[in-house]
Order: sequence, then C-alpha cells, then structure tokens
Amino acid sequence: MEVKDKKTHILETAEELFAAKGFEAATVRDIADAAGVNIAMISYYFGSKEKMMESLFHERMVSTKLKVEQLLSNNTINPFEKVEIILDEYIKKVLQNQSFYKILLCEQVMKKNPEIIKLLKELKLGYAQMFSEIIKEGQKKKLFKKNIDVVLALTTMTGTVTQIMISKDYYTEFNNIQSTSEQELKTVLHTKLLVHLKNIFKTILGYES
Amino acid sequence: MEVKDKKTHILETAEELFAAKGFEAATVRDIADAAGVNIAMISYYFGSKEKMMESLFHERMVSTKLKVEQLLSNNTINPFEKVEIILDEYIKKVLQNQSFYKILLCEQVMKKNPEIIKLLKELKLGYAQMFSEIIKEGQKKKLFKKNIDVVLALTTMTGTVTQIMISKDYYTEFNNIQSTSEQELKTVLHTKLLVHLKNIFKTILGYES
DNA sequence: TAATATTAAACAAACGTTTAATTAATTCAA
DNA sequence: TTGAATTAATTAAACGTTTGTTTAATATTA
Repeated sequence: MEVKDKKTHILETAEELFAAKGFEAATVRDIADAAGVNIAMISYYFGSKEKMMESLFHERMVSTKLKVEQLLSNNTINPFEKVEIILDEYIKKVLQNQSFYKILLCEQVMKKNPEIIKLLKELKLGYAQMFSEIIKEGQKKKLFKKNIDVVLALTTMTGTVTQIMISKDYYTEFNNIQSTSEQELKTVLHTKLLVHLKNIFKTILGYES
Repeated sequence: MEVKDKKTHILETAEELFAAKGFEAATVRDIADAAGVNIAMISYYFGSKEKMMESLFHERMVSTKLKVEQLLSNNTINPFEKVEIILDEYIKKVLQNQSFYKILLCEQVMKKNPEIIKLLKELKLGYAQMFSEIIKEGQKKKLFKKNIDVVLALTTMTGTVTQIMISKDYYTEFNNIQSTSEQELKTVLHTKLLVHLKNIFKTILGYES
C-alpha cells in the first residue's frame, strides 16, 4: 500500500473511532489496532494524536468550499433555487459523512483545539457570507423579504440536519420506519429533510413560488 | 455544609467541567480540585465517575416533565398557544442550563452509557408523544393542517436552539452584537429565537393567526 | 461509642509518546 | 543492470505520566 493510502486509511479509521467514542476515549492503541498498523505509526505520520485530529479536519474541510463558489456566480439560477441547492448539498454531505459531522459537533461544544476553532470559524463565517449574498440578490429581485437573519436561518438548517443525524433512531421508531438498509434510510431522511427545510426557508425568506 | 449540599456542589462543578472539556478529559482530580473536596469523595458519594454522570442526568431530567403535563390538560389555552409555551420554555431551559445541554448533545453523539441512553429515550419519546397530542387537538379544531411530521418539527426546535447555543460567538460576531453582559445576550437570543421558531412552526403546523 | 465524613497516600492499569533495532524501498555510480 | 549506500517505513519494547479507584488512618458528628 502506498504511503498516502496508508495515511488516509489511518485517518478514516480514526474518524470512525473519534465519532463513536469521542476524541479522548478513542485511544491511539484503539486506532492503530483498528487500522491494522503499529502504534508508533501515528506519531510517525502525524506527529501526535492531536495533530492527527487537525489533519482530519484539514482533509475534510477542503472539499466543502469549491462547489459553492461556482453556484454563487451562476446567473441562470434564481436565488431560491440556489438556496434549494445549498439545502440539498448540505443534507447530502452530512448524511454521507456522519462520522465527521459528529466529531465536528463535539468540537464545537468543547472548543479545545485552537487550530480547529480557527478552521471552523473560517468555514462558518465564509458560509454565512456566501449565503448572505444570495439573500441580497433575492432581495434586489424582490423575491425575498427584508430583514432576514442570515445566521439564524443557517442555524436552523445545520441544527435540524445535525439533530436528525444524532437522533435518527427515535425518528424511525416513532414513525415506525423499518428500513431495509442504511442507505435506504438515508434516502428517506434526505427526502423528508429537504421538503421540510424548503418549506421552512420559504417562510424565513418570504418567498412565494 | 450539609451532605446534600455538598453532593449538589460537586455535581454542579462536574457539570461545568464535563461541558467544557468532555467527560473523558475532565478528570476526577480536576473536578475534586474545582469543587474544593478530596478526590476520594467522588467515589465515596457517587461510586464512580460514570455513576456521577448518571446522577447528574437523573438530577437534571426530573424537573423537565412536570410542567408539561399541566399544560396538556389545560383547556383554556388554544393549541398554538401551547406550542408557543413549549417553544418559550425550551429556549429558556437550554439558555439557562447550557452546560448540561452541551453534555446532553455529546452523549447523544457517543451513546456510550446505557443508563443515559435509556433516560434520553424516555424523555425524547415522551416529549414527542405530548407534542403529538397537542397537534391532534389542533387538527381536530381545524387550526392545524394534516400530515404533520412530529419528530421533524421537534428536531427543528431542538436543533436550532442547540446550534445557537454552541455557536453564539459567530452569531454575535456576524451581527456585530456587543452585549454588555452574558445575561443580556441570553435575553436577546431568547427573543430572536422565539420569533424565529414561532414563524417556522406556523408554517410547519399550517397555522394562521 | 458508633457511625459517618474526610484525608493523604498508594494502587494497578492505561495513557500518548519515544526509543533503538530491523526491514523495506530508493538512489545512483559503476 | 547490478549492488553497495542512503533513506524511509515498521516494529516491539520501554518511557514517564496520568488515569480512576481504593486503602487505612484520622477527624467529625450523632
């Protein structure tokens, strides 16, 4: 196996264990064993357990920014359709990368690692800035109402999706959903979340289709 | 100091440290030092660190149930007003007990302690059941629309409020809010959240005032 | 006097990290 | 293309700390 593949493999293993047990409870021995490598390889490759976590965040947060900027500059799509795309992409992203978003959630609670806090802040404010421009565009075209609270709107998006992720067992149990596969459940949740959030955002933005 | 006061004091100290550092990272020495008691007192009073955490959950989750049942049986309040009261109470509760709700969030992610999972499940399903009855009442009176997704609605409530709690720094920074005190910020957030969620719930429930 | 509360010290186990030795891979003049 | 020289990867073992918990002695209260 190539070096980069091996690093990636360790990082993916660590990601799952961090999400399942938490950063402190997931020991380097756990991770090394699960990844099938010697315990010393973690210091060798990443420097330390903490830096391994930072590597994970760098790795996962690079892919987020690109698509969005293309979306912004596209003038053939109307503002609410852009919002719909953002909702769709975000839901997809969270459901497909649940482990990372669980870690992200806990890191937001603790705020312990300064490097991660910095990354998170960039991401959040960047996201808000971008969303803010879409809203301005919609307001200029008289499609959206005035005085929209950008952060509060985004909070409802991230909050709702994240909350479903960590409590989907209750969702399936309360609604008597017997999904055959995990992938099928994701599809159901994606659809329901999208409809739900689209309606909410119509209200938030004052948009009438 | 009385025994019960001392236990409570240790539990409150532990609550803050669990929220700030996470369960694993907050050591019994940290907690004992911060509480000003000998380290052995934690095993003496609670049995273990894990049981101390369970004690905390028992303590904090008792107070939740009472008020709600009174609300349900009150026939002088119309269903949407009941929803408004639930929103108001929930926002207040989270903002006033942020440490506990941070811990709660992380525990929902990890799902490690079976005793806590059990408590959480009871609480969540109970809450959904109660909310479901209010909705049925509203539907019977033709105030609410049909086919309302109870869990998804509650998810937006808990998700939005929780998310604001863990990212209020971004909220204040993006909106240039220079609050003089923490209490004042809570008041502002409470008001904004309540208006925001009321509007969302009008949409979700199909309620027109 | 008996039960309870509190203490400092010690406990074994587990933690993240490092070491020093060994194996594998790469480099490059002959 | 070969084969010694150099670098990189991998290992088992050990490192010093720190972990949660317990002990046995002492102080306090009932």
